[in-house]
Amino acid sequence: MATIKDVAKVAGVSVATVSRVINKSPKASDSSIEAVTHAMSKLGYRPNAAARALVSQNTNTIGVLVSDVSDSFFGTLVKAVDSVAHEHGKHILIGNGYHRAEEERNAIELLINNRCDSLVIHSKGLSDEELIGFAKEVKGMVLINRYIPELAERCISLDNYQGAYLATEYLIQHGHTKIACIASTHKIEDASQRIEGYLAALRDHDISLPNSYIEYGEPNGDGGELAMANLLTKSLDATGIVAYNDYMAAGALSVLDENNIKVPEQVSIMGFDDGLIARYIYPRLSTVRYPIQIMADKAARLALALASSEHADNESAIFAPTLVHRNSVAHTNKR
Amino acid sequence: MATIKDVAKVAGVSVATVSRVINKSPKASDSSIEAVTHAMSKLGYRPNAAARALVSQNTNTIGVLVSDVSDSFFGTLVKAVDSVAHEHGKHILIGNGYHRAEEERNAIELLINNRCDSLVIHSKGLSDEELIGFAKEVKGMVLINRYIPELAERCISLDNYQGAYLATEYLIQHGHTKIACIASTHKIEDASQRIEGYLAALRDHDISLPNSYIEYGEPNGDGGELAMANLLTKSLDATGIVAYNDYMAAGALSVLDENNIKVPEQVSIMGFDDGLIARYIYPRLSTVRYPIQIMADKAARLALALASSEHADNESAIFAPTLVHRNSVAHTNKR
DNA sequence: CTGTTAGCGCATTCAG
DNA sequence: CTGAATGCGCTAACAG
Repeated sequence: MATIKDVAKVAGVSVATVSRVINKSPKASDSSIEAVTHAMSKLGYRPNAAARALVSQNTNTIGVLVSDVSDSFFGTLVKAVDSVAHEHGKHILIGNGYHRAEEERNAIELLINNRCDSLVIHSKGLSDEELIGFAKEVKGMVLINRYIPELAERCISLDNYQGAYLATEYLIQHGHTKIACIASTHKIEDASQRIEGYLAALRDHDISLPNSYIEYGEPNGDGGELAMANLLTKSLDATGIVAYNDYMAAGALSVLDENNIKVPEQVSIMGFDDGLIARYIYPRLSTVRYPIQIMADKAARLALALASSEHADNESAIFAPTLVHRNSVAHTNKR
Repeated sequence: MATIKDVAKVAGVSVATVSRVINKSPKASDSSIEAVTHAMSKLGYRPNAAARALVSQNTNTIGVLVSDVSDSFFGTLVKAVDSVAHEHGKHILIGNGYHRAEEERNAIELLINNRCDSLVIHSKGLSDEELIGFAKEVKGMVLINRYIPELAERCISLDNYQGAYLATEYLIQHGHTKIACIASTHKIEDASQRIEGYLAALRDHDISLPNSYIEYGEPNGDGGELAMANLLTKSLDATGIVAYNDYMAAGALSVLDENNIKVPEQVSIMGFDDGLIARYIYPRLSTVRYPIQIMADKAARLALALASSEHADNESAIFAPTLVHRNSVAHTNKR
């Protein structure tokens, strides 16, 4: 592969001049610009990104860590960061953590080794301490979808508690009192916070329900099916269900369907995330909107600002979820 | 940020020794290993990836170009490539083309500038010529979801014609004769090939239909809605529909629902791709499976083999789509 | 087993 | 406006 030297030779100038025209330096004569341009295309010259990064101490790269790019939630996140990067003439480097601490650590280290200017990190596997360590190392690192008090101004998170509270209250407002909760078995704050929100809404409306109204499963379709089946087995007579996320709601829906239980006529159900599938499920799923795109955009800008040591005052770090009304919730006639 | 020199100084050894322990060279004494390891962690040393790449002329990176990571189809593709990369101790660099030629070109150039060993390219915007040019430049480049005769052994593609043929024939086998086609307006081979497949199946079964049975739209939910509405307007009395992809099918479904037309009782519909939403749509969508994961896996391995100049005989470059039976197709009672 | 040294490809002084 | 020279951080001979 041709190097800058080859180009210089062919163009009959020095490497310095070639470098100048590559970087559009104003001090380059038209004649040399032409000679160099011609030589470059003749040789099929490609500036070596590694060499440039090495000498300029700057990669123009934003690093992003997600759990799994193939999940559309993260796809949306990545795209939002990419947009911001693009806007700033930068590009992104993506790391996948696959929900495993070890992988997350490796991915973050990869991003750091590649000298990303800024980092947008979605980590659920690493401890607060470890993350704080990384944050100390990289000024431009921000956490998304996680809140660590010590890193408060570098966290962009969602009020999960509030989201579950809203969903539950929405059901209550539709006359439901026997409201089950399909929760996630994952040991992350989101899971517990959403349960807290559910319980708080119940409490605030003087509804008291036994623990058996909470059923756990993996946060995906299968987990939702299993949880719903278990709920049915207990014959709790629940008329409303608050699911951990849309996938679990979808799973629950299919079990309900198999059992000839009509939604929303007999049972109402709320999802969480307002992901892609929410609008395709039948009935169209009423859910809680997780504004991941806006959050990712904000995170990327914050990371950039932090990296360039601007004073980035991050005010609204904790985003508020909102209700999305569709067709899976109706007034109950039972009492 | 600490460099290898700093580590050497602190550990009281030479940079060569530090390099040896970093790269786990066998010729390094236990004592120096310990000293260096200690110094590294004390300084929080991070090997500079750019410097390594520069000197070793190797980035251990597979470049991937997709249209849009946030689309789960591409998410699946990327994940498959990432798995292969991981398996080989490599990682991936992702470029987004967003369906625009200019962006695709920039992204590929970025990947080349970053000296990716291998490239898995999904391009619909660039001309054959341009792609051939890039291929000449990069030995380890393979195209996915596209077939260019001159690059035959470096293309991993799907037989779109066959897919549409199967879908159409499937409907015919269910007694349908008035079969409409919801096609894509995008000017890519997939679009025309699928129409060809549809027409061929009709022809082979002695069914002749006017052109008005083909309606075009953007290949997404909205496009599907529009196309379906147009089809209805023409009162063609079609009992079967072959859609360009699952999203268009979903859009069509919602229009059908709005018009109180039951699927599959009154109208049967086939999707294409078997993407995430296919199993969530109501009724669950019968569709054509696009084995993108397997194809991407194959593409990544081929790219790797090509890059290391192994003789990679790529036999089954053109993959065959298969039918996925779900609930959106039924026998027709109309004749 | 270890240290010295020469580049990898490029941007950037500093003289001219 | 241009060229020669220096070094970014690291690996890989090479000589000890």
